[in-house]
Amino acid sequence: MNLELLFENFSKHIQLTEAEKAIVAALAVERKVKKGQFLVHVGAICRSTHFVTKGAIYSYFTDLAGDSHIVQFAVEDWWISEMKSFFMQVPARFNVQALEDSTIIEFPFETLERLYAQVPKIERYFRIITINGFITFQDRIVQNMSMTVEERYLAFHQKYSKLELRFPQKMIAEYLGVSAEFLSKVKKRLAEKEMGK
Amino acid sequence: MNLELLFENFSKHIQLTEAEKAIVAALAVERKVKKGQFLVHVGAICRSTHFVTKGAIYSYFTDLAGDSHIVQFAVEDWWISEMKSFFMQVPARFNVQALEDSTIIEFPFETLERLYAQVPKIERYFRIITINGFITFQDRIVQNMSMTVEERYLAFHQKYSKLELRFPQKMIAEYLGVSAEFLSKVKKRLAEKEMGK
DNA sequence: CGTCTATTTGAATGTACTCAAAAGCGGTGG
DNA sequence: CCACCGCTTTTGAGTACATTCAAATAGACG
Repeated sequence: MNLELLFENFSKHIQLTEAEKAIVAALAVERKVKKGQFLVHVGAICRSTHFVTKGAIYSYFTDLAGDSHIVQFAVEDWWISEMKSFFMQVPARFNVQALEDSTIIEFPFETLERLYAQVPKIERYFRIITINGFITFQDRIVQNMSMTVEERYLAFHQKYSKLELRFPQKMIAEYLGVSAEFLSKVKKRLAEKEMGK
Repeated sequence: MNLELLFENFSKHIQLTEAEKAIVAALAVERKVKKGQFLVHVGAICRSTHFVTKGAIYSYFTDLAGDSHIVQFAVEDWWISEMKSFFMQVPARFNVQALEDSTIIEFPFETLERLYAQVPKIERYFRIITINGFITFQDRIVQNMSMTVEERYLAFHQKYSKLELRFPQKMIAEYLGVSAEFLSKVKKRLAEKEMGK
C-alpha cells in the first residue's frame, strides 16, 4: 500500500511523527475499484471516507425529473465521500462512482473516530480540509447566484482545467447546473470569439 | 457577559469541564452592535468569528451589475463570519452586517488557535460545526440545481420559518437567488393555490 | 466494425428577469 | 400621535437567457 500521497497531503496542514504515521498506516485500508463501480449508493449508509491515490471519482444524484447532477469531482490527491451520510451515519442522498479504474485509501467511520482520539492532529487536519470544502461550495453558490453560464464555465475552465480534460463535457454541464446542449453552444460561441481576435 | 447560550451550544457536541469553560470564558469577547453596523467589510480581513446571542446578522456581497446576494443569515445561537477571510486571513469577499441591534460573542483568529492548543475538544467542536455548514451549502447547491424557485421557496419556508419572519422578503429573495419581483409572484401563486383548496 | 452514448446544431418554448409604476408599510421627526 | 418620506412589496408588460425536443454527427468502447 502506497501512503506517500496521503502523508504528503497531511503534511500541508499538520506535521506527523513517524510513530503517528505508523498508527495511521495501521488503520488505513487500500481498495481498488473498477470503472463504473460504486463506492456509495443512494439510500445506503456511507461507511468510509475516501482519498483518491489513482483514478477519478464523482458523486451525483438523480432528481425527480430524471436529470443527473454532479455534486463533486475527485481525482488523485482529493478526498471524496457523501459527507452528510458519512458524518451523521444516515442514508446517502448521492451516489459515489468511479469514472476510471481507481485506487483509494479508505477510513471507516469508527476508525476515524478512534484515530482522532489517538492522534488529535488528525482532527485538526480534517477540520482544515472541511473548511476548504466549505469554501468551495460557498464559492459555487456565489457563482451560481451572480454569474451567467458563460462566466461560470470560464471560471471552471481556469480553475479546474485538469478535470475538464478527464471528465466528459456532459458531466461538466451537470456540475455547472446547465444543460449539456447549452454548454455546447456556449463553448462554440467562446471559440468563435477566440477566432475573431 | 452571558455565555450560557454558547456553552449550551458547545454541549451539543462536546463536554467541557468547569476548568475548560473558564479558559473559554477568559478569552471570549462580548460585543454589542447597532442595527446596520458592519462586523466585516469587503476588502478588509475578518479578524474574528462571531456567535450571535441576541439579534440578527447577515452576510452578503454585491456583484458587478450592482445586485446584492445573501450568503448567510444568522440569529441567536448561530455562528457567522466570512469563513475564507477568517481562516486564511485574506481580504473579505462578503460584508457582514447587523439587521437589528445585536449582541455577539467574538473569538479573534489568534485566540482561537491558542484555544485549540489549550482545549483540543474545541477543535473537535469547530470541526463538527464546519461539517454542518458544509452540508448546508451543499444542500443549497443541490436545491439550486434541481428545484424550481417555487420549490426552493417552499423548502426555505419549511426549514427556516423563523428567519422568514425576521428578514425582509427582499433578502429572502437575495438568499434564494431569485429577483424580489418574481418571489412576490411565486408567493401570490402559492397563496391562490392554498385558497383554491 | 457496429452499437451506444456524447456532442453538436436548430427551432420552439418557458421560466425567470428587467423595467416601470402603483400600493403598502415602517420608521422618523415635527 | 399623526404625517410624511423612503424603502419594500406588488403587479403588469415585454424580454432574455437557458431549456426542451428533435435530429444529425462524432466519438468511444467492446
